[in-house]
Amino acid sequence: MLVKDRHMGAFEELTWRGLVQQTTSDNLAQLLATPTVIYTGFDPSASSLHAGTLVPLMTMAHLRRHGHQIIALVGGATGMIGDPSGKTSERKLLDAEEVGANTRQLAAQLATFFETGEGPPVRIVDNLDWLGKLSLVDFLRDVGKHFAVNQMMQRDSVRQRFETREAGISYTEFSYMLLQAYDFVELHRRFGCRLQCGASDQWGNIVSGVDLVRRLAGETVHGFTMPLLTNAEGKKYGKTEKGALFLDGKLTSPYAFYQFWLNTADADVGRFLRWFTLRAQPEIEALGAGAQQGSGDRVAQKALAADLTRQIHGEAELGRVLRAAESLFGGGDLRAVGGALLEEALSAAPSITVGRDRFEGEGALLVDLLVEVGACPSKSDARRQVAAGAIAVNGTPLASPSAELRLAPRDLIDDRLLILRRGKRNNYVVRVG
RNA sequence: GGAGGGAUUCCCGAGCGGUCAAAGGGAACAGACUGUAAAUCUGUCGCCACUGGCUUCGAAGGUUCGAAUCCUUCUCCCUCCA
Repeated sequence: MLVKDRHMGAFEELTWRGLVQQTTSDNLAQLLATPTVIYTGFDPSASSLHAGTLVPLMTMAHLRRHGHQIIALVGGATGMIGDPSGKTSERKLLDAEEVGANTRQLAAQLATFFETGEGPPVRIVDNLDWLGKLSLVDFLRDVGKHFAVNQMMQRDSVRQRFETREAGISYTEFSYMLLQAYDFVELHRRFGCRLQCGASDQWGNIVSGVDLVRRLAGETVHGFTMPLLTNAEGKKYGKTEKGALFLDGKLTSPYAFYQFWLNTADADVGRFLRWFTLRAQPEIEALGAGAQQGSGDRVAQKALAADLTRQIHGEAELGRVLRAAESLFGGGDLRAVGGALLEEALSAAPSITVGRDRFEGEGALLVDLLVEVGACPSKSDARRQVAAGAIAVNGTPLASPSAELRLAPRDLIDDRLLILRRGKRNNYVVRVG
């Protein structure tokens, strides 16, 4: 029934969305015409999913809507080994505790992500459940025997490391692809999984898995890869000043998350709408066309940011984020907005708490506050920024930019809050306590 | 083992006794324009008690009224010949 009301087949839709890079078969459309068990893996090298993992996440969401059974695998075991794919040097091993903690957090995140949405329930598995129990001797006999070292060395991920002498590759990482290949075998055996997908650097691992299933189970299964998250310049995307854009609201605030996608370049927004939203083709094409023509209203970016924020952080959080953006970018005096909403809107902004006495007497020197709150690296810089008119106090640009400006109690919002802004969108909060 | 070349402010890279906090480019930040975009233009870009002062040019000494610039030693890099 889910399939019936789509005018596109699952594979056709993924192709249109630009989520298919390489496939192990030309017949994926046929495979995906009937409900299929599909898996993709997530590496617990960090405690949270991030922007890059939105590509596989949303691909799964799209497939699920077509009625496919999704398995999201967390690499509790493989995370202990380290995937050499796409890495130019040996990774330092995370300790078991850290991998374990990350694995639990990712599993919880995945569960939340797939809690809502159309389609069959999603199964979340940890490959430590089976890889952890394997005996080395059995593994080498049953799995290792099917891998020719000659072939393994041809794989991109490994070859690169052989060619660069300094980097090298340890036996541990060299073995990685066997483990991932074995995952496919296990998921095929347990759940009848017939399709694996992953980011484009996973191609070698996926092919190994397809191969191994054929050898061990005598069945033909398939795989495909998705593009990496890059911007129009082909650069790896999803970095904020503070590092990766995480899906965990504690690591990247919902506000920062929304703002990140809102600032998507016109050249990228059409592609991201196709990847990351469930909107239908005509709508996406209309939005993308608007952005291409430079319509200026950024409807496309707003739609993208809203859909993603809702998907990851929920409707309520999206509402807060929108109100925050409105109050901060609406212009005008922030005193009118009121302290409560501002505190909420700026919950992720850098902040400090200073004593009330600072404002008494001759007042607190603006330049000092700018440095203390982290808006400027030094007082010299703070003076320059003030002189350049880059600093706004409580949303109002300084009437007479003077580096000697002092702030008195009457400048405080609700008698307890001061909002400093550098440039257009860097906000800092000074609380008086 | 021998012979040379180099190490400059976030990066690249000029400077080679005073006019050097140090050209130029990139990055970054801000202003204008705009759409909280891109491009473009403009400005800033060591620190502070900021019309002045202080600390920087691999490290430590030295020469000199004065050194990023000259000398000595040390550390590290690179090239060529063995």
